[in-house]
Order: sequence, then C-alpha cells, then structure tokens
Amino acid sequence: MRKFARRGIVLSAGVREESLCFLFEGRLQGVDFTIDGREVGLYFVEPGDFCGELGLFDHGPQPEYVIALTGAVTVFIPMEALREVMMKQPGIVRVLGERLAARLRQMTRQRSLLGLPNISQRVCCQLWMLIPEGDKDGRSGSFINNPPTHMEISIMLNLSRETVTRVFQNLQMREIVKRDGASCLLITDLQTLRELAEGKQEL
Amino acid sequence: MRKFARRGIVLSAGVREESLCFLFEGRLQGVDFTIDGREVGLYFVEPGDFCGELGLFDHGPQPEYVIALTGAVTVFIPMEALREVMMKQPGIVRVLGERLAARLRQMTRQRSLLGLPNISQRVCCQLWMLIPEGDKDGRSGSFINNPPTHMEISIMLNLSRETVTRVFQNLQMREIVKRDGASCLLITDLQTLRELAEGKQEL
DNA sequence: CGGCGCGGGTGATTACGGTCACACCAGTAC
DNA sequence: GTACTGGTGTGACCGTAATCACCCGCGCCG
Repeated sequence: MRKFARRGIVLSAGVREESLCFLFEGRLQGVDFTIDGREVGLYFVEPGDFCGELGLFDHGPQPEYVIALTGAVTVFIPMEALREVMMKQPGIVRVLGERLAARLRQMTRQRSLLGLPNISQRVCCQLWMLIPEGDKDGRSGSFINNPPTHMEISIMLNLSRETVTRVFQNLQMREIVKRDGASCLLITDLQTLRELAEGKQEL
Repeated sequence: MRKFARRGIVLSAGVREESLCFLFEGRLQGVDFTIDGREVGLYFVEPGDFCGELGLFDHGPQPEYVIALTGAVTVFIPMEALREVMMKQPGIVRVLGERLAARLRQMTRQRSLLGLPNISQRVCCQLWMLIPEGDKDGRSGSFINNPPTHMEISIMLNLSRETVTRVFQNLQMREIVKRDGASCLLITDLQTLRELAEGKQEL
C-alpha cells in the first residue's frame, strides 16, 4: 500500500516496473512525452482500475509515466507473485486479459476524440467520459470530484490550456457546468452536455 | 484462408467477430470514425501480425474497422477453437498476451506522434515507422512496398490529405524519398529522414 | 475508343487555435 | 503581514494548416 500526493509519480517510463498498481482512491493519468518534450495525456485511471500491467505480459519496460492527479491511495502488487498465481488460476489470466482489452478500447475511443474538428465537442466528449457511469442517463445533474485541471485536459485533447479554459467559460456561461469550490465540478445540464458531445448542438 | 482486394473490409466494427485474422501478405489498417463521420487511422498491420484479437479476451465486439490497404492474404482462425487451446496450452496465452501488449505500445507511440506540433516531423516519424526494422540502421537506402496513400497517412496523423502531399513534395525535392512507380517508395536518405523524425533537422 | 474514378499536385483564401503577455485569486508557507 | 505558487481568466496577434477549387495522369472497364 502506498500513498501519493498530487503530482506524485506513480510509475516511471522506461524502467521495468516489477509490480502492478491498483488504485483505491483518487485519479491517475497516463502521460507520455513527445520527442520535443511536450506532455501528452494518454488515459485516466479511476478507482477500482489498475495500471502498469503491460510488463506482466511482455516483460517489457513501462512505456509511459503515470502521475497522481489528486492525492491517491494505491496498492502495489508484485508481478512475480502474480505471474505464479496466473499459471495456476486461469481466472486471474482472464481478468487481466479483460483489463488489457479494456485499456485498448479506451485508447481507441480517446484516439477517435482527437479526430473531431470541433474543439468544444472534443472537450465536451472528454467531460462526458469523466461522468460516473451511473449518472449518465439520469435526469438530475451530476458532478465530478477533483476534476482534472484545464492543463491536464488539454494534453489529453491536443489543445492548449487557454483553449480549454475558453470552452469551460462558455459552458459555465450557458450554465451547463458550474464550479463548486476547487475540488468539485457540478454538471447542471447533463442533457445539453450530451448533445454537445454528440455534435447535435453547437456551443 | 481468405483474400481481400484493396479497400476490402477485413473486420467490421460493432459485430462480434468470432475469429482472429492473421495477415500473411499485404498491409491492413485499423480505422475508426468520429461522431461526425471523419475517418481516423489507428494502426497498421504488417505481415506476420494479426488483429481482431480483442474479443478473445473480453468477448466484446470488434471496436474498429480493419481495411485492406493493398491486396491481402489472411488466415482466419476461429476464436472458439483458440479459446480451448488457450486453456490447455499456457504458451498460447503468453503469445496472445504479448501481442495485445504490443498493440497497446504501438498505439501509445502513435498517440505521442499526434502531440508533435511540427507537421513535417509527424509525417517523417510515421514514415520512419513504416521502414522495415532491419533497414533502419543500415547505411544504404531502403524502400516501402505498396506504401499507404497520402489519404491513409493523413488520417493516421490528423492531417489533411493536401498537407501530407506537400510534405512529400518537400521530401522528394530534397531527394530524401523517391517514388518508384505507384507501388513502391524508395527511401534514399535514411540518415536525414531519421534526423527529421527526431526533430534534429527542420524540413 | 471514351469515360470514369482514384491518387496525387497546387494555389488562394481564411478561420481558428497557438502563443505570449498579462492579471487575478486562493492557498500556504514563513 | 508578505511572498510565492498553481490554477484560472482574457485580450491581441499571428502563423499555419484546413478548405475549396481546380488540374493532371493513369489504370480500368465497358
């Protein structure tokens, strides 16, 4: 069990991590860097998920950094032990395989996002993906706890921080979202957000 | 065993493909579509690789289309049979796991590419990744057989077709690459291409 | 043969997002 | 109190890649 402060480095790229990181609380972000040093956001990790599992399968080094976006509580599980269990318990292999598959699907979706020519739509889609699954079809609003900063969103979407800020300004003016202190983002108009994400409405 | 013509649809998104596609000859491309119908290129599949293996792990539908960029020779392996073998032969699981991991690494690299602000560098990187592994450190030139069209490259890189064309014009003027008929692209100056890809030189 | 479609090549125009330069505010450290 | 930092808000400016509108050449097919 290990705790991380905001901005803490959970996994480092390039090193052969010999354990898998299971997230209990908080939010993590997988980030890579371009050749010229720009940050690139790859995925978010939510509680209940884990990361750093690639080495389990191919014994390769961790390909990207994983950083704590908020304070985070994790459990590190040594790979060696896990590999042994994998041999004996086919159920474990299945779970890990599903996990890997899920990550691939997630990255595919994220990649599609980048194809959107409309910037606001991109931001709204990303926002939509951050909303708890259970709230999405609800009538009432929802909220995102400890939301990513504009910067963190911008690197996910290949945008500049300022552009993300401007989109958020729009969303707040139209009372679709609302800040509740620094650590919570209220989604007041789920319906409209969805339509913006789907391109049925323009911002 | 199945053959596909250029532009043939190898795997369809959304359906539960009950087999895995192993590529012998040709080149395939994974493509997705944005909400507003734009094509997005996800990855290339080269001979010796396979695709459509996600369902093996999570029983979910095929997430993206796979299209033949050239005439292609493939072998389809039914998943049910494979699943049975997986149970008995742990070696198979390992190979498939490694494959999945490799795909994830590939998509991560590709995503980083999109972060590059310099357009020519992006194209050069992509070109570099298409060069046969063995040729990369060689002194002499190399070549890419049946190279992707400008269009196909552009959707991989979030660029317009015209922009890709203009970069290629530059590369040809500087005699870094050269067309050899419609079906082969000669790389005459590997060294420079590499430096362009790494950002050590400007185009 | 003509017609057609695809892949490639090219110029003019323009909208749009990046960049830079600020200012503001809430923490928090001392 | 002051100083400092990180996250956000905002305007001005500018470069660049998308878009549109063409053209060309080639292979294919009836």
